[in-house]
Amino acid sequence: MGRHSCCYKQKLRKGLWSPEEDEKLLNYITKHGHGCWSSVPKLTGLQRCGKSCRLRWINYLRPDLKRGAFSQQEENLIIELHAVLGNRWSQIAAQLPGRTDNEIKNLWNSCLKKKLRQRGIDPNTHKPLSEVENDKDKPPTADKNNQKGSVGSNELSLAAEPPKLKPSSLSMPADPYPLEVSSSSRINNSSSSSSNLTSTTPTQDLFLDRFGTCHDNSITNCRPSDMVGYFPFQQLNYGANIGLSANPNSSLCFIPSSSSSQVMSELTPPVLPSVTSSIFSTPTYTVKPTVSLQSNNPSISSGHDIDGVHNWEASTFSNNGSKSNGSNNSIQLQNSINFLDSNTLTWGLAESVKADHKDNHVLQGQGEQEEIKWSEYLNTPFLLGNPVQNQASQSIYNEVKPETGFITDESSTTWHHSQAFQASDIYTKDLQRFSVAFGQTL
DNA sequence: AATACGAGCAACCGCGTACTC
DNA sequence: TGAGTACGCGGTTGCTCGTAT
Repeated sequence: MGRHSCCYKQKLRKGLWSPEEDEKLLNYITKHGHGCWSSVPKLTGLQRCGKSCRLRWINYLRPDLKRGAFSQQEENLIIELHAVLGNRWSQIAAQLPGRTDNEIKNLWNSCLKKKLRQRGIDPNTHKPLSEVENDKDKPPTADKNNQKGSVGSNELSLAAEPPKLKPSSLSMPADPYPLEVSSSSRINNSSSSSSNLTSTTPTQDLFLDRFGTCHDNSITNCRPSDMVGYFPFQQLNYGANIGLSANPNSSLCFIPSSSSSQVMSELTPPVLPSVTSSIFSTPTYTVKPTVSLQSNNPSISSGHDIDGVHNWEASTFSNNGSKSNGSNNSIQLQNSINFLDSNTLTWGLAESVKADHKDNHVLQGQGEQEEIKWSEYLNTPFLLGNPVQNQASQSIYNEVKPETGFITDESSTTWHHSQAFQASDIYTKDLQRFSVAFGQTL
């Protein structure tokens, strides 16, 4: 394990960046992209280490950054995501386009923790403080591996915390499911995508692996936040929306990772920390992926409306900037249900991608798009699916993000009902508990 | 007006891991 | 295969600014 070589270099400036430095860095990256960060200081003439340049760009200079205070919706989302992801700030940030992990981390440490405590909620476990106090009295049974040094308390309990998103490290037996989950070919294979995904014992990881997709090699300068879709966890709503009218729409997410195809996606309502494990332990589902994501940036272009809701399509770019076209270069956002907020979807498109791919607006050929069919999924008892499910979901979603376009057309995901009921039962209990705890919005 | 204190934020540090040779 | 390198992440530090005393 090496240390960033630039850390050892002398005569490097530290501390706050001057406007001149900012300008140099901004100009350079705008023109050339950052390329290798370690060479950026030399090329720009900055007396900074590459690491510092990178940080400055990511946290401050990136043009897609959203400025200003966090909205209530954003705060709620952060809390919800934290309940599921723990202190994985980058993954949380990936769900909030325009926000950086650092920003979110700061917000959490300075504000949100406090707010939660004021409401009697333990910010570490997201359980009522009284419950946490009780737990403290019990002998410790928590997985120590889940605790990361002194800050482990910030991590969720084992049950709450999804395992590290490393397919290779799954404790699962060999994947019995037809869908290829290797990082390089998980989704990009059109043939595999055309077949149903069937799972009998998916872990959360497997859910994540199956439904989210951002491939490491597809975009070179791609931060997680560069290619990500929204992931509204209405089910874990700390506000007034708690209820079993779980929004099936909200359960799928995709959190592409920067380097290892870590993919986050959720296929279900049960994202409540304390129930995720149990719920993910058994359900069977079938998915026919068919989702398109579109936006107004080079890789995610705005698409047509369906039923009055904006449709989105995702594009994929290869390393050299060319648009991925089909089977070999993977599809970034396919297989991801889309609940992208059309207004806030200012993907942190990698600068070079932005610069280099003005011509690339739509991804692969239409025929190669994978599709997720969700209607069956929406109609499962687990999700309280029914003909008005879409309506309900939409309304729930609108409460949170009125401007959001969300579609779940042509779905065909199925859960095995008994398992879904089982999960639903657990889910209901936890929702009751959470409803008490979070009776009002923060 | 001066000082103390706390909150918020930007940046740094150290570690883990992917990548390259 | 192992060492070196680069990147990304999360925790921590320290500075700035606003407010209270």
